[in-house]
Amino acid sequence: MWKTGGAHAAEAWTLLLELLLAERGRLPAIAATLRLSPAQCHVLHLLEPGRPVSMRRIADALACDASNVTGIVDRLEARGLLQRRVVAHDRRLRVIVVTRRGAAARARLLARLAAPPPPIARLSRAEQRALCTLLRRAFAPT
Amino acid sequence: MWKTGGAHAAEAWTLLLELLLAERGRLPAIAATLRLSPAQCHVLHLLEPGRPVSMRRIADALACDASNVTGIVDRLEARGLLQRRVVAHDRRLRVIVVTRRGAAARARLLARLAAPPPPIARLSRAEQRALCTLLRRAFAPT
DNA sequence: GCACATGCTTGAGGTTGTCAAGTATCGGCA
DNA sequence: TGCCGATACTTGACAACCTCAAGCATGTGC
Repeated sequence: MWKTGGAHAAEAWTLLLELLLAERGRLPAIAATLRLSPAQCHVLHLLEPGRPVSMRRIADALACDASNVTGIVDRLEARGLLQRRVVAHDRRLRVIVVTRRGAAARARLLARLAAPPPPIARLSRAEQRALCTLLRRAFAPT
Repeated sequence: MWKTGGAHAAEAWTLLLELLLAERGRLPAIAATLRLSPAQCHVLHLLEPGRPVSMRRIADALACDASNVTGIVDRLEARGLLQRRVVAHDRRLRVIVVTRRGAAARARLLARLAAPPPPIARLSRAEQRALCTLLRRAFAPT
């Protein structure tokens, strides 16, 4: 006990893990309503409209092999949700951009993901605000 | 805005989702050190030693089809980490219990999962304690 | 006893994930 | 200039996960 982050850090993270595992089924379920797979949703989530991203960066974000991204992008491109493009300064790169249809699908996806699960929704308004503040601090660069 | 849980609930959940997606690679990585897959880890996580669980309940917890559980349990059983058993009162059921080896693997798994990711570890001790309190409240039955 | 529901398994088919190998391009260096 | 190693992506082989439909064994209600 009382190691790196202290016992409270470990307990907080463990509770968050429980939340994650309990909500594990939500992403596939939401994905299914959009006829997407979880991985495809993750890629779409990354692709802010108008902000091209290389496949290398996508593979890093998904924490998986680059060869994997090829297939996922293949299927999304076949459905007209995104496009591969080449950039002049480095012809090895394939840069990915969402199409208009892709952006619409992404917006629907984000809207459905935003609905908080019961444990969060159950908190009082003040507690929710406190949780927000804490999480913003956790992500702040310092 | 200001719908079901309030705007703060949605923002808090969105921040948590970011954390989840960012930490998405951790479970596979930890799983790999134990030569397990993420789904196998999830099953092991459920199986408190001495507490048999039916495959039906496992499928519900994983939010997936029952036929899926058959394969996952097959592989874990083949490695001696758990056992199928039948119970007298309902011979349709297959009840799963971890073996001694399975319990040891589970303990290692839980220990590695407990290490909090950077955003949580970065919080001050007081903030971590506050986060803990909030999350405990979120999971409390009311 | 019969119809129906439930728990599990099997098989087909698609997606995700790994690894190894191959192609194209870039950058540095003689 | 020309070569060499690194980098970005693709392809192919294979394992795991996941869903659906079908089938078998067992329980439950009429």
